[in-house]
Amino acid sequence: MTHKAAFTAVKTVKAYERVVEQIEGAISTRELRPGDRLPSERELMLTFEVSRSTIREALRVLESTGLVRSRPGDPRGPEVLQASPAILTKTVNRLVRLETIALEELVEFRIMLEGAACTLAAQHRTEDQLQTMRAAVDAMRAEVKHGPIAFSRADVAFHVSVWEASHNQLIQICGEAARGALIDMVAEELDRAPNSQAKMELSLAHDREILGAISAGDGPTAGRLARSFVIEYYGDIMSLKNRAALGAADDVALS
Amino acid sequence: MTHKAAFTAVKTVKAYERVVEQIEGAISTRELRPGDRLPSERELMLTFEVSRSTIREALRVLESTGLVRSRPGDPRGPEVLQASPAILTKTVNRLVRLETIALEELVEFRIMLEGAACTLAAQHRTEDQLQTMRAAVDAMRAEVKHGPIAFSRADVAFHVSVWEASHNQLIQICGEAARGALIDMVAEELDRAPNSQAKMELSLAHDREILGAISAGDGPTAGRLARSFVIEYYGDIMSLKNRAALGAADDVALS
DNA sequence: CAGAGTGTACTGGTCTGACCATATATTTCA
DNA sequence: TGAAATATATGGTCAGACCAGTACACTCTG
Repeated sequence: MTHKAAFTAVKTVKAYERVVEQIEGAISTRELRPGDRLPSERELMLTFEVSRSTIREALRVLESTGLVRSRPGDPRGPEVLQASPAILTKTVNRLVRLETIALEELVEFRIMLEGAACTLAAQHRTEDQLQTMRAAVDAMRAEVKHGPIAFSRADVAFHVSVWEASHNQLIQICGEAARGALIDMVAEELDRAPNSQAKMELSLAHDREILGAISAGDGPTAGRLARSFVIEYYGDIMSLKNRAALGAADDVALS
Repeated sequence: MTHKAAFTAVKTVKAYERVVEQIEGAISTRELRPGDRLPSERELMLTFEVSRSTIREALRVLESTGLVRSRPGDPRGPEVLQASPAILTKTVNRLVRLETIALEELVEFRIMLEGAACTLAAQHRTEDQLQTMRAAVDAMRAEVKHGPIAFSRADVAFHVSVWEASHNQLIQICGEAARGALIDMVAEELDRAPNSQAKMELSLAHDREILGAISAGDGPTAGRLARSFVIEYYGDIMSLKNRAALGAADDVALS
């Protein structure tokens, strides 16, 4: 070797990727803001000096990441969108469903998220959100007489209001994904042993307890209650071994 | 109106979207598994009866979501990929950068995941995994003298081994995503105040403590230690207000 | 002058067909 | 048997074309 220049690995960068990078960069530096319009595809191919196919492929990946939206016929060009966690939801959902995940892992994940959400909700909830949660619990009580399906819908609404009150979108998104996947996995078990009157009353009482702790601003208690209730709820349909492990974890192990 | 047929909203579905749906569906039903090869673009245009541009646009969005990868010249066709947290990291990253998700949310998320991972690792670790973790800590000690970059690489390796020992893929994936996004966000702050010798020694001591608790099977302690160390680590670069809130949460609130 | 209807120019979606560099598989050769 | 040359199909890119639809300006009408 006659020189010591610091060579670096070379990777072929595809044309459409460089287009994506530039537009994505302009968006992340606020050069392009939500509501702004991109030039039309035919203009873009002139400024980037590539063919329209390349421009289109770039726009497709930008669109799939939720950064822009193209509508046919709109003379104003593709629109720059407001960033939204919706795309994250989709990704997390796919991940949860795609990965081969044991039921117990999913339950652990859910326990952890539910606990954290309740803890944070106790710390961060606003008065308005407290009202919403109270209303959700009242709705649950009203739905007890309308059967398990209506009741569990109201139950979900309560949990969603708690997640919102946690002011943590990541926990909210992952929590919803975990809940959805979990319900899919245990749907048959739930069908076989649907929520009885007694079970509904129990859930209601539990949620009331949680609400009390959140209302009092007692995060640790809210979290502990939430975890133990989730464990109790899914305990029936998990193997005895897992029941034991998670049960022991109830008050301390997952703290 | 002469009939009451239940009409439903009609949306034009673009051709490439239907291609995406079908391939995505095949992947999510395990009909296509990681490592499998898709037919070549020219074959796909025959089976879907669309043009190659349409196929390519579909492949671009599948590629941008991390489901497949196309390599030029490979006669075996596009490869179906294993789901990875990388895409999650990127998405979270962008959302934080665009201020759709607050940095403190990300830190809270990380705290929760790290704590849960350590707690579960203490319960579920095998002897082999314990060995791996011990080796990782030893490697950290050895890397102290090789500077911050080498050290933090070893630090990451230790955390990865803990995540693996938790036997929970969801926590592992989300943990990696959160860590990756967080590091990207605070990279500049870290550059400004790189890990000093003292800081490295401190991290090493912390990880040793955690390893001790995991080794002893003491989940609660492992979790509590992990949470407080993460808080300590990121406390400097967070606002005072958040520091206070999370600091108070240290031993109890996030439990 | 205001509002309803009409045109029209340009947009995005799709298609066809072509060229290139490259990764793999096959064949050839030593 | 092993290495080198070749063949082949692949993905990346390009050019040019057509169509259905939207937004906007322009009518025409009252």
